[in-house]
Amino acid sequence: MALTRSLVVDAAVALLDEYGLESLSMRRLATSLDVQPGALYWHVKSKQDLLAAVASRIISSVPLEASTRDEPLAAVRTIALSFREALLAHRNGAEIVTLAQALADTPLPVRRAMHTALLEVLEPDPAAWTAQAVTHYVLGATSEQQSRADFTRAGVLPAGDEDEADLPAFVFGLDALIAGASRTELTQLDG
Amino acid sequence: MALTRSLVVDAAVALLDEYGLESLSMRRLATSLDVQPGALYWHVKSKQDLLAAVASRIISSVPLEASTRDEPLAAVRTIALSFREALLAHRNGAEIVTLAQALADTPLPVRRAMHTALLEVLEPDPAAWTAQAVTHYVLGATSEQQSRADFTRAGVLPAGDEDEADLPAFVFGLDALIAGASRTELTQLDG
DNA sequence: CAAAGGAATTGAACACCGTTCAAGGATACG
DNA sequence: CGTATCCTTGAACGGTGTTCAATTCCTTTG
Repeated sequence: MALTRSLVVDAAVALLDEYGLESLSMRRLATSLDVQPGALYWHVKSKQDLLAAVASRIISSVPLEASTRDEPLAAVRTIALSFREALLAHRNGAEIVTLAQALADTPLPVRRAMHTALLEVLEPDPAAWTAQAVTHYVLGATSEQQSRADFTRAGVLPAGDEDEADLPAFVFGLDALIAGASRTELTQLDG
Repeated sequence: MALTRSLVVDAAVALLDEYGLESLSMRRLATSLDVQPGALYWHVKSKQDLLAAVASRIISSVPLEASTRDEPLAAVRTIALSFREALLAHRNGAEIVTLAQALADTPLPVRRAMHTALLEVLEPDPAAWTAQAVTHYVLGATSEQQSRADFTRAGVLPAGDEDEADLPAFVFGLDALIAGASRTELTQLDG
């Protein structure tokens, strides 16, 4: 079967979900595709390139346009929740996206979408800062949840509650951030 | 001169500041100490252990008790700002502390201090969640700033403004988070 | 002072890793 | 058939973290 960049990414995601990021090496990936390691480099420039493609795949399921008709703050909230969901759908998802984002020269689509929405209710600087803050918050909170999940898998931590036990804490921080960033508007709504 | 765990950490921090985290290998560290790689393992259990010690050293300068007499929300703000300052004082500081925190089974002292302060003005759950959210926010925002600094150093990004150009954005997000969390009646966004 | 014994270090190896590249095979086109 | 392009192999290069028997160093004793 003809090897393809898309197939390489597929196999990488599969390996990731089964064995985790720390076991995702180019050699193991090659083995899982019944191919020599060098062959991968025809379809992928480097391991960083591969991880960027994996990250892009992971967040590709976040709907960015659907919330356009919503009220901007609600749209940001919806995007952030979908973002988290997409990260949780794959082992070490948050870590990979954080890594890829750090090495990329362009902001995440998720962040740009939130930025755009926020420009309708905030001045340019606060809009940009809020989008940035929410992005950091989602990645940080989800990273910790997943690294704790890794520990649990390894038996270092006792098997805890189900997957969505962290949702209340996440929603609390998210709403605090959004409400705080737009406190002028919300105060108007209150009074 | 007798090698010591503390000396090993000293040398690691020095190597880190000069060449960055990705160049910090056990072999280079050994070379910088005029010692064979194996010798390090007498003083350090593993590289993870070493990085945890480095992380602990990096955040050791954050004053946690000084703000105890302040108003709790102001204390959290002060701690977060000092936390960021400590991370910025060393190259890849935020990345290292993030890594160490993810692998540790105990929360960061910084987070515990904020939690304690918040218990005076918030219910237990919101207090814990806010401390967690602020910690994630500081680490995420500072990580991005430092990874951008790494790019600039490498010439990938144009040499930008000075070190504190990111302070306004950081303070905005921090204050938004604290203000939003401390006004729980404002946090019910959806409706 | 000498011997003993624990503390610390060496030197070599093991099993990996990402990446490169000449050489060869496969495949499609003229 | 020949040729040119795409793709893969096989092998190597220079690294990495880590382990461990053997050896040295240093201190505490007899």
